[in-house]
Amino acid sequence: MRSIGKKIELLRSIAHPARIKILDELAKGVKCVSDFEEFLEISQPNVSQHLSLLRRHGVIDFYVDGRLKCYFLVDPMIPELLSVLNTDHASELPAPACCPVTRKGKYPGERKRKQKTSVE
Amino acid sequence: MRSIGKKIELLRSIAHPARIKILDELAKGVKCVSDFEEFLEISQPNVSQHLSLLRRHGVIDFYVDGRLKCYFLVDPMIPELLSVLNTDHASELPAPACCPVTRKGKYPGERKRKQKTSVE
DNA sequence: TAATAATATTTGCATATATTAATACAAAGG
DNA sequence: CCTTTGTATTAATATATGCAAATATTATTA
Repeated sequence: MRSIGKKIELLRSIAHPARIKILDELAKGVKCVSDFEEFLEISQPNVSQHLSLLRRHGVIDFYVDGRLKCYFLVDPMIPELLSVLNTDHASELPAPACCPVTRKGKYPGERKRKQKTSVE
Repeated sequence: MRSIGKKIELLRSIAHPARIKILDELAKGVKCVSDFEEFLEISQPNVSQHLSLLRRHGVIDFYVDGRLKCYFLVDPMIPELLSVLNTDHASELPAPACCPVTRKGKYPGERKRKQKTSVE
């Protein structure tokens, strides 16, 4: 399995509005730099910076085609992650039924669930 | 579907070694603060900070049980994301077969794929 | 070979995030 | 009440990230 460090590296690569849009596009197919420049509304150097970050982190790569650099996905986790992120989830997870506190022994006996007191 | 902003918020919440460990644990069941203190090797205040961040971002919540606060997952995307992250993916995605450049018209004619020249 | 097109790199600054230490608070239990 | 236990908040500082502007690089076309 991928190390914690690698997972964090991947997540941080994705966790940016420009980059997640880039990846959503690349999930559909190869694109070159100026393609992104058009539909993201950021400068060319900035597009390049994001692409180069994604490449440094092993998420994407490119091949050269004349003057163009054609970027594509290489990390097989990306399409799956994007697909989860793009899924509609109906509702919150159910709250835990009881109170399975793990610090055994210290606070024994019955513990009924109390009000979910706000702490703001 | 969740907005870009919300996706980024979620990803950034997850993208930290302590927090992803916290979430991996919570995916197994309810835990209180001092449970984390043990198996993460960070101070109690730091654990609290991470938990409170996750709560602010709507990823987890807690109920009070005597002296303890029992934390649990609320965002239904989390278990799925963790499961993808914890999956072994055999290999890289296949490189694109040809060169489907989208900037039509500007560079017409045949474009053969060139060497994937390293740019380090 | 000069000009242009496409992309990349560097630098500096602003903002955001992380870590640590000190302190505060709140609920139980005596 | 007074103490202990469990958790939270604040403040100070360090580190990382993001962006814009200027400049560089590389391949193609004239």
